[in-house]
Amino acid sequence: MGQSNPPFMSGVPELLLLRLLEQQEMYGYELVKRIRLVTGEAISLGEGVIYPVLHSLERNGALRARRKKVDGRTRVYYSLNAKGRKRLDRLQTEWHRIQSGITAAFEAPGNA
Amino acid sequence: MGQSNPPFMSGVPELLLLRLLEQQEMYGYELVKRIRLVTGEAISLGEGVIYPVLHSLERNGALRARRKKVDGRTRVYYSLNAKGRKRLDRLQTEWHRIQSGITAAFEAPGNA
DNA sequence: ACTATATACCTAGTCATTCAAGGTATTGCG
DNA sequence: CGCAATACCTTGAATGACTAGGTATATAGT
Repeated sequence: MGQSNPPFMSGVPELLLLRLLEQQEMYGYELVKRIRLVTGEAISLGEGVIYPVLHSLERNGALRARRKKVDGRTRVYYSLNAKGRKRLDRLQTEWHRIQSGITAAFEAPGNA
Repeated sequence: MGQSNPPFMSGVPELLLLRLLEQQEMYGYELVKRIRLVTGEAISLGEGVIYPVLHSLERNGALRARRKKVDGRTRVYYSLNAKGRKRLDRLQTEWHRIQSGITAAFEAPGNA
């Protein structure tokens, strides 16, 4: 039967990831903690969310992965490439649309 | 095993419904079209989303349902009661938390 | 009279996203 | 040595949202 479009509010984890990686390259475990920090605990995405998204973005060619060894620990650093930057743009626009849509709903008077 | 918390971004359809019903009583089919209208097409929830949410909110005691006959057509009008108003408050607060969390992430400088 | 469109309700089945909960391995601390 | 933190990962279940149907009445066109 019909396949589903992605749920209308999904892609926020992706948005957050891409946004942070746009600023500087980071590794997965770092992103998990950084998201909690940056959002003031409002959003807390576990490793079970972050890693799969990271992998799918890499497979998709939006991210570049680089293994680095630091203090005997292996980290996988991710950074945006052109495709990722485009994807970030698209998701950001979409987010604004949704956000202002909801805001509008909350400011709607008796309506027309 | 562990039961899951609801996904962190869910409850937006509910939020929209409750908000609109707070302003005036409406029926399902109306809500479908009203949401599209009010959000400027940004959000479009089908009947397959609206009706189940409406039913679950009613079962939960957040909404009151009233059958009315208009022009030979039967409509089910829903309105908020005390429990629904409380639920609206909670969802609204939660939404603001998430929204400003994401905004914060986008204004985060090089970070701390 | 027939047909199509709009209104108005509803549900079943499928899919994607998210979640909790594990598993592996290394480092550093008490 | 044991425990917590770091750092990677995956599996399986729960949940929500989507498509796609189905029923029935009214209205407008042909």
